[in-house]
Amino acid sequence: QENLSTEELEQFAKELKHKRITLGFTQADVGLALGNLYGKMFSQTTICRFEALQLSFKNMCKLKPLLQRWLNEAETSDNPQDMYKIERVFVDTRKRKRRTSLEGTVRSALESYFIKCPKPNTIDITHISDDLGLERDVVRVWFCNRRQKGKRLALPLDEECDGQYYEQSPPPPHPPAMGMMPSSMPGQGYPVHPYPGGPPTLYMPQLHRSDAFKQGLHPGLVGHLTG
DNA sequence: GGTATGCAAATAAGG
DNA sequence: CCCTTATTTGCATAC
Repeated sequence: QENLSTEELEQFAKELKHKRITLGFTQADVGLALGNLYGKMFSQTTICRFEALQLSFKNMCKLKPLLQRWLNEAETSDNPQDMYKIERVFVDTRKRKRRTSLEGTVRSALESYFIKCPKPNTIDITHISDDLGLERDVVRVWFCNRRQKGKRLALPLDEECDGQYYEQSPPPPHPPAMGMMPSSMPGQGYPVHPYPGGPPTLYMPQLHRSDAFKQGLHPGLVGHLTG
C-alpha cells in the first residue's frame, strides 16, 4: 500500500523489532520465516534495513504487509520458536536468484572483456560465459550492470567541489538529476516529514547521485588489479 | 553470534 | 530475447 505515512512505518518498524526480540527471533529468522510461510524469503540484511527504515519509502510500504502478517502469526502461535526454526530447515523458498559471488580473478577477466567490448552480443556472451565457467545470464547481467556503472562514473564532473552537500543542482547536460530533499517526490524517497523538530531517526537517501559518488568513484583505482 | 554496511548482483518496467 | 534506467536485495565481512 502506497498510502502509509512515514509515522506509521516508523512505528511499525519499531514495534516489529521490539516484538521480534521479545519473541526470541533474529532478523534472519524473520527473513526465513517469510519464505517458508508466504513463499518469499528475505535476507537478514533486508529485515535489518526494514527495521532501521533504510529502505525506500515504496519498498517499506511493500514489505510492511508481509512483516505485519508474520508478526501476527508469530504472536498467536503457541510456540513459534520451534515451529518456524524447524520448518526453515526443510523448506527453502526463495523467489530471487541466489546472488552470485564473483571471484577476483573472474572479475578482472570480465573487466578485460569489457574493455575490449562493452557491449557483447549474444554469441560473445556465450563465449565469455563458457570461457569463465559462468552462467550465461550472470555474464549478461554483469555487462548490463557494468555499463550502468560506467555511466554513473562519467557524470560527476562538476559539483561536489565545495564539499557541502549538493544544494539543488539544476541538471546541466542530459542526466536526470532530480531534486534532493525538497518537498514530496512522487516516486521515491520518503514524503518529507512534516515533523516540527522530530527525530530524524529515520532516513533513506536513495539517490543515485550520491550513491554514485560513494560507490562509483573508486572502482577506477582497482580497475585492472587482481581485485 | 546477532546486527550493520559496502559494493553490486538481480529484478522491474518500458522499449 | 536483449537493452536501458531505476531499484530492490543480499553476499561478505566489518562491528
